[in-house]
Amino acid sequence: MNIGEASEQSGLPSKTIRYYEDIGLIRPDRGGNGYRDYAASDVHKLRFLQRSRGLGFSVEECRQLLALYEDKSRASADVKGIAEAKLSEIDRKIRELTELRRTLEHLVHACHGNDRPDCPILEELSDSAP
Amino acid sequence: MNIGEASEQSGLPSKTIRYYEDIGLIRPDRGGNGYRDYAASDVHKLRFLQRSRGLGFSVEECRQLLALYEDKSRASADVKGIAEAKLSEIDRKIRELTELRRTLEHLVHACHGNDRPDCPILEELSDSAP
DNA sequence: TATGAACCTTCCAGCAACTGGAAGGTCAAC
DNA sequence: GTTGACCTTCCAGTTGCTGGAAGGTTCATA
Repeated sequence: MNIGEASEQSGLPSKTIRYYEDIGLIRPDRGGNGYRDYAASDVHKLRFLQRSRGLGFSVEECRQLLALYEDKSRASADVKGIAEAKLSEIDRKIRELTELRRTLEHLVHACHGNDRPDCPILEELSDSAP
Repeated sequence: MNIGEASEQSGLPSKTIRYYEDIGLIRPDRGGNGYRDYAASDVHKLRFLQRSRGLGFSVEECRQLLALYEDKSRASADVKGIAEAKLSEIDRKIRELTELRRTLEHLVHACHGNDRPDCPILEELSDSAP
C-alpha cells in the first residue's frame, strides 16, 4: 500500500513516516514507480511507533522497544526496565509541573488583574532576592 | 560587568545570555575591547528571564512579560492573562502525564519482568485494535 | 618582558522530532 | 488530454539552547 493509506491506518502523518524511514526505524519496499510500498507488518510497526511515542517514549527508546519486539528471544525484564525508567521520568515531570503550578497559581491569585499597573506577578519575577 | 559575572549573578550560562541577545531580549553596552558590558538593570532583566523561563513560560511569552515589565502604564490584567493561560496549559500537561502514567503503570504491573520472552507491554503496544 | 591561564569574541553546527514548502513525477478519472 | 490527487526528493525552519573551533584580551606570575 502507498504511504497515504499507511498514514491513515497507523495514525501517523506521511511526513512523519518518511522521517521514521530516514532515521532507520522502518524500511518499506519500493514499487517500480519509486513509490513506497508498505506491507501489513510495516503498518503494524508504524502503529507500534505511534503508540509508544504517544506513551512518551523517545524515538531512541522506541527503537529499542521495536528491536525487542522483533527479538523473539528477548527477556520481558528488558522491556519492563525501559518502561519503569520511563515511569519514574513521568513521575518526576509531574512533580515538577505540580510545583510550578503551585507557584504560578499563588502569583495569579495575588494579582488583582485590573487596569492598574501594579502587578505582584511581575514584582515576583523581577525580585532581586536570589 | 563582563558576561561571566552577569552569568553568575543571573544564574544563566553565558551561552544562553548571548543567545538572548541574538534574539533581541537584551542589549548590553559594549566596551572599547568589544566585550559586552552589563549594567545592573541588564542583570535584573536576565534574572527576570531566568525566573520566568523556570516557571515554564516560553521565550516569546517572556518577551511579552518583559515588555509589560518595562511598560509602566501596563494593566496588571494583561500579565494575569498570560499567567492564567500558562496555568491551564500546565494543568493540561499534568492531566496528560497522569493519564500516561496510569497506562504505563498498568503495563508495567502486568509484565512479569523475567527472562521469558512473553511481554504484555510489547503485546499492548503492537495490538492491532485501533 | 614573556608566557600562560582565564577570560572574551564570532561563527558554524547540532540536538529532538518533526513540519512546511518547492519542484517535479505518476496515476486514475472524465 | 487535462485536471487533481497522489507520490517523490530536498532544503529550510521550528524551540531553546549547547558545543566547539579559531582567534583576541587581560592579568598575574616567572
